[in-house]
Amino acid sequence: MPNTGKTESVRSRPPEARPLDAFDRRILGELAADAALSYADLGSRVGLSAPAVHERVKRLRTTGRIRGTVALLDGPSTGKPFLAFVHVDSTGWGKTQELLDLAELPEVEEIHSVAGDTCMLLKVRCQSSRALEGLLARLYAMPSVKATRSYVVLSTYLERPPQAGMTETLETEWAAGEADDTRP
Amino acid sequence: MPNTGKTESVRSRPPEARPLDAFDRRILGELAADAALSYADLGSRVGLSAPAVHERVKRLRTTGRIRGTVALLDGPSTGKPFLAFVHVDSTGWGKTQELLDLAELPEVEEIHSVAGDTCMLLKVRCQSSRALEGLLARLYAMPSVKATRSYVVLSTYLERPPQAGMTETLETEWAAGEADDTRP
DNA sequence: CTTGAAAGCTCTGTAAG
DNA sequence: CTTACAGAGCTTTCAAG
Repeated sequence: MPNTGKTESVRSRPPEARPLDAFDRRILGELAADAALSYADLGSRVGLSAPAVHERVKRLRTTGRIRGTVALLDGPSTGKPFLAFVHVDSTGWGKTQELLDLAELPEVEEIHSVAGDTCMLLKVRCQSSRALEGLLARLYAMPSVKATRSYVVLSTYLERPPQAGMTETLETEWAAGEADDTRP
Repeated sequence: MPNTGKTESVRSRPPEARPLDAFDRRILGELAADAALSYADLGSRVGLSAPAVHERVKRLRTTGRIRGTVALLDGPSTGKPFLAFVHVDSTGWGKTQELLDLAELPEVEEIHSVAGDTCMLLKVRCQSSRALEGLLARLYAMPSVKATRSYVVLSTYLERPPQAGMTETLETEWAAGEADDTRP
């Protein structure tokens, strides 16, 4: 996790999006799994030298492919054992700004607009059901909010950041099983 | 993001869960926002010396509070622009093992069991709608799966890892506004 | 892209207050 | 907890092939 050296003046917006090759994808995959890797180790894993891999990682950062490196916190043990997904139905379509203001709350981790029988989808991690109640109160205070449906998480079996990789499991699987797909 | 020094043989399971104080919380908050911080910088931010903060971070790692440090990848630009939440209704309650096997797929990022009008909630990020089709096909191949509802994400306005911090915004807010809560 | 080498910063541990 | 010192390691950069 720690930093080293002195070149750390990156963190910009994507200047141009050049296509990434196989090396870049492998680098992204390794770094997405563990960012606390030395460039020497990373290079040996992807089959490149340390200077080369360093150059690529620097470019991946400046081009925005890598948005940052963060520490993964264990939710339950850090005082926020209460996880919930909240579906929000709202009237009108322009009053979403109010919802976006919820991003200020540290308890709100995700805000998406979705297609389906609801408009917005929120992911909230907080300390207690009382905090969720507070969020709902804030939601219903918005005139455009018509209804909400909350899905309180009972158990989390898997939760991980986006997996980078060349493994297109689902697409290939589906294509392969298309011929002999027999549903019981 | 690179590593340094030599002490990197951590990554165990929580031996004991000691309560974390204000310093620990501030450290977790900083590291959750940016894990590529030097211990010197981190110490100055939380008001501790470098050796002290290093000792605390090491303890937070071994106790499982910090599960790891990963690179945040920009989903859309890394070839997986298709994000969806899938609700799964299943009959019976013991056949969830089949669903847990989905964790093998890199496209599946989250698996929760929830309370509400559905049993399981999946978060899936893949390359195309075809890949989502593949997942649904695999779901419906399970005898216990009764129905699914998919919520395809149109726009993501916020998506970030768990925020550690002392800011209990929602609870305090709700408690404060309880007296003069007037809904329009 | 590679190897090799020099320089710099950080980490890591030890010691003492 | 703090400051201070010293050893080790990795990064970072430059050179040349």
